[in-house]
Amino acid sequence: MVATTRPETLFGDSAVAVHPKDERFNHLVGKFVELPLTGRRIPIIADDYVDPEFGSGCVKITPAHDFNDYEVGLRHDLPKINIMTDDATMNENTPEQFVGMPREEAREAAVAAMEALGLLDSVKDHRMMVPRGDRSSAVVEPYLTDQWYVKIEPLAKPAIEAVETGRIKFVPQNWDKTYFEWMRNIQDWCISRQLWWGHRIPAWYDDNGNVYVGYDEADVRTEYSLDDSVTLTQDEDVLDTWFSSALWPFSTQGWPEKTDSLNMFYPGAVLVTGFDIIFFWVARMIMMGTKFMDDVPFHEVYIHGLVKDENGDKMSKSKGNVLDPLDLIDGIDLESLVAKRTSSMMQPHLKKRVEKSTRKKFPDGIPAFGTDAMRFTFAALATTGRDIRFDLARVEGYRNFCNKLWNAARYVLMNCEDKALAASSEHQSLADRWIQSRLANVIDEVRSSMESYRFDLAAKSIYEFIWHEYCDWYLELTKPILQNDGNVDAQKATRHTLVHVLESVLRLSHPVMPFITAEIWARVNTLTDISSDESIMNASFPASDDWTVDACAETDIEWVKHFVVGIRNIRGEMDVSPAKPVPVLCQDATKEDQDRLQQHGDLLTALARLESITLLEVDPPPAATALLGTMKILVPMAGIIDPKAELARLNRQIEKLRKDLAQNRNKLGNEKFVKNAPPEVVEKATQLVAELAASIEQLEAQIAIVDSL
RNA sequence: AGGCGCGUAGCUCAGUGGUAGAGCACUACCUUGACAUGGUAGUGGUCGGUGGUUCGAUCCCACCCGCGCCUACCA
Repeated sequence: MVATTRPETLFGDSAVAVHPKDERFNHLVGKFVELPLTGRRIPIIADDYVDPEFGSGCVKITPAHDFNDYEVGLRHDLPKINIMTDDATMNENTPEQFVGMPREEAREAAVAAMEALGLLDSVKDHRMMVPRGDRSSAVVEPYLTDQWYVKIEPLAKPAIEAVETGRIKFVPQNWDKTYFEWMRNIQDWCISRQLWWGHRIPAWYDDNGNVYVGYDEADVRTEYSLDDSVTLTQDEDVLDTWFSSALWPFSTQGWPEKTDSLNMFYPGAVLVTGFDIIFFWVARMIMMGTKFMDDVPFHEVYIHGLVKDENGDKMSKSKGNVLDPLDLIDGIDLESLVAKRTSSMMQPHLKKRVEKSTRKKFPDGIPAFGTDAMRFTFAALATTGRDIRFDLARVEGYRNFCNKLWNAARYVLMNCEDKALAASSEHQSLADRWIQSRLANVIDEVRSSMESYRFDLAAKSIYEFIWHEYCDWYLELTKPILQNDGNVDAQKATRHTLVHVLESVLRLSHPVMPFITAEIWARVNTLTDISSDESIMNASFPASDDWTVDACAETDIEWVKHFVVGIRNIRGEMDVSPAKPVPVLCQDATKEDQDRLQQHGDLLTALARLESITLLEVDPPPAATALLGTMKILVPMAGIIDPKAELARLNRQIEKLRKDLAQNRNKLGNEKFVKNAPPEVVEKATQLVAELAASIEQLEAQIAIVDSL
């Protein structure tokens, strides 16, 4: 007894197989059974392929119509009996009454015929996956045909070695596993495709079925001395698209001629592609390259993620969830978007659903974000992950960033065009030295991120520097210098720094945001003394060596920032109007604090909007407090601050500090930690405990004062 | 079935063996002379679960749960 999901294939059966160790049946191996309805005798064979636990433990073998059975057939030298025509109807190898039946009909008829003979045991439901054609959804039947194959092993071996030896590197490196997995289990490559377009396979047949391969028919006739009396027909099939594509790295450069451009552009440096293409194209380019050019086609393969929609689904026309980059750049109204998404669908019945989800997701269509914002978004999203979930909110955020850069440039131009700039770095302010130091840092970051293909990190560094250092702090720090009738030398130096840092950061950002940087650079560049190029495209990428790292300036500015943030914090939380200048008292200032107060008082006054700064030598009045190291920054309450609110704020802060303190004390209390941890880590914890304890003490003292009111 | 990968703030994602980060969203206040596509401040997380290694794990290891992709197959 055998089981089958395709009864009609029994006409093509050429054996019944059992497992070699199956004691129920192994005495029958080598004997024959009669195949019903056909009168043929077929052998009982033993093969490991059979799962003795499944069904009856006996499997009918149909080599011409099943992939596994085909393999079994090869092992046992069984005949391959084709029972179907090209149209999947039964052919003359089936009993007369079945010939010409479509396979579905033949299936029912075969079952009925078996039943009539009393040979049907039972019919059971069985769930299984059935392969279907992509476009027609028709069930695909395995069917023997003659097709062309490429013997792959001799090609695969050197291609595997190219990656093993590091002549080709994947980035991220992990993808080499995917490559190896596929290449080491590779099977001969069927290159025949039954399509009406493509490169026809260059094989010709004569009337006797002899095959001739050549460049074209004339070549074949010459090569094989066939005169016009021999009719030649070219193979109907075309080459697999990846076969032609695999030749791309050199065929595009004039190969097989040894052209200059082939010499120059082969091998290439890097191939950029998606991981879904590793098998299709990357592997095949490597195989073809090592075969025909005797060298790898490229040295690095940068694999990026695939853009998915907001639900994490792959974008596809048939699903109607595609976003056209042009629509992000130029914007599109809802009706046009709906029309666009539903027009070229392969499955029209999904139209309504696509329309509905589009109207829901984009009720106002898509606003115009511009090319730079879109490019910046893709750079920022190019992480090492394999999915890129596209999120319009990100594009909007980076559109705003473009706007920020534009406005910063306006400020610089407004302050520097038609005004005197210093020619050198003399008279530079603390802020000037600081921003240049930070610029050196961001240039290093961006360069190393780019070199390792971490475009997300590069974008992040650029964003962080431009917005949160250059705009938030540096531009603000230049205002007190530029806007007061101050030192003319200092103003000239500041303008010099404003312009040159901007010019440099434009070049740094240009690969990601080409248009806005080019536009601004065209004007900013005329103010510099560095470059005379007409286009930013020809300017060199910034080098950090061109800028001075100034650790002192960095710590001084950190101090200034903490001071200012401390005051803003009090303002924000105590509801003090930003417009109201506040007096500030400084208690327990160290010598260094005092020096800095002296030197940078103007900056503090401007940025924190202070009425006055007073060094306190007597007991402080009730005040709101911020800590800067050991120094207390006090804003007297008198009329502007609510004691209750300040108490709540102090308690919140102190609670946080206490938690940290407990954690670190705990650590230091652990002998093993002190013994095993690196000394610098222990040292850091010790220092932290001291600082936290001191801060808590100071805040407690403040609480006591405020509480006593 | 095999291979690869993912799970971190409401959302989209960085990140590190040593006190958890960004953008967006959210809350409060602010049209101050580059910018309201903005500014200032703030809220928000037992880093999927359980064990193990370690002085210490979000990170390393094992197992589990959930999700995804690729390849092969399913008498």
